[in-house]
Amino acid sequence: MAEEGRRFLGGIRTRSQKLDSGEALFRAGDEARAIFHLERGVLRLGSFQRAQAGELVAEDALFLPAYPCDAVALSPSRIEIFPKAAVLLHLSAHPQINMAFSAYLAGQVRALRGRLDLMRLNRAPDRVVAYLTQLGADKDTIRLDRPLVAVAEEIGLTHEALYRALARLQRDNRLIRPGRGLFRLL
Amino acid sequence: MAEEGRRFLGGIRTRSQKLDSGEALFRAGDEARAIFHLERGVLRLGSFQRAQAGELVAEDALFLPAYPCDAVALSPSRIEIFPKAAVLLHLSAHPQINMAFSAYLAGQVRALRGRLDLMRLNRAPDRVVAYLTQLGADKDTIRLDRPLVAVAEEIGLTHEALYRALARLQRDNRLIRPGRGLFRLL
DNA sequence: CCCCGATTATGATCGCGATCATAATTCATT
DNA sequence: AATGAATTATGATCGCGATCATAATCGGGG
Repeated sequence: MAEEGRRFLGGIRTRSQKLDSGEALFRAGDEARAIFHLERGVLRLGSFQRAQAGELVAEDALFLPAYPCDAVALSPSRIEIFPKAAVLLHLSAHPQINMAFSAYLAGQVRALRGRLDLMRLNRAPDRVVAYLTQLGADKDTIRLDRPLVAVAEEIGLTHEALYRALARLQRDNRLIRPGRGLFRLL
Repeated sequence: MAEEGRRFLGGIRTRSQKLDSGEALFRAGDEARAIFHLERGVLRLGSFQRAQAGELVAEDALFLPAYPCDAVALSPSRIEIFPKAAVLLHLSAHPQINMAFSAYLAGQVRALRGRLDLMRLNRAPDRVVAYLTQLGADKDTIRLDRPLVAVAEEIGLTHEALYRALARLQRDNRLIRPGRGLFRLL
């Protein structure tokens, strides 16, 4: 969902780092000196939050003195390190980039609110329809690049429940699957 | 969750408007000319998103030409109107306010991610503990000002399920309720 | 081409949250 | 103080998603 965050940080000198599974990127209370772009892998933030590959990690630490929670790799991961001071300097020196950063964050807020409301739907078919609607918007046919197991994880269902929901939606003539990874709502 | 958004918009001339239940604030595709602060009531955004009193509404429309979805009042509501041009001018004229706006949005993202991960917990007691942990952080005793029915709604449970989860947590000696609206995790 | 893991299923059972019913307590309003 | 609404419960039943088991198909690497 947050794959685009990195482009606002274009001109900044970075270095990369690898994390083994279980290794900590930072701990709660550590002085916040950098934000991160998760290139590969999965992190656990705090006790149950998770960050996926492609996401910007700890962007709120830009505005905090210390990291508010632990960040631990759940799988072998690679991160790009953006020193906080450089990022803040970069943003304040370039108002239009700061504005773009705000725009990025506003988009994140919007997407997350949508995802949150999705999770309030208890019945699996409803949730699937809402998810496809969010993705598809106006388009009639929706293409999913990710495997369905990943989608299931994303919307808080087991993959079994997702398969069954898709099967049921097709039985009820509410969904057509024209091909692999293709979905059309009716 | 978003009660603080308004303070970044201090110096801007606004007007207020009342909405009857069912009345539209804007429709998808309408030119985005303003963002809003929901003072009272509840709005429905799109097909299932909801905005609560105190939230900033359509802040992402600052960076979009048109509103991406409908906004309809679900109950009699009052909104404060912030003209988009004035807000953008205000932000670009005051870099430190733009930075504060980014900080606000980053905090929103963080809170929403936390809430989202909360919703992945299927068992009600787990979700309740996670919710209290999020609120309480370090404090030992957590005070909830809202009624429990509102909390239940917030975390995607029925109030019955919430009451039962609280009762069970107390039975299992994982929670103490020292008084009305007070909770202490063990 | 073959093999093996990942993906895509489907079936059976179980647990738990949703739902409906009922009631005690608290709170607001007159 | 009285009264009605909202809040805080608790019980019974039901439906559906989670879990565990099993299998077909796809896809990539040797």
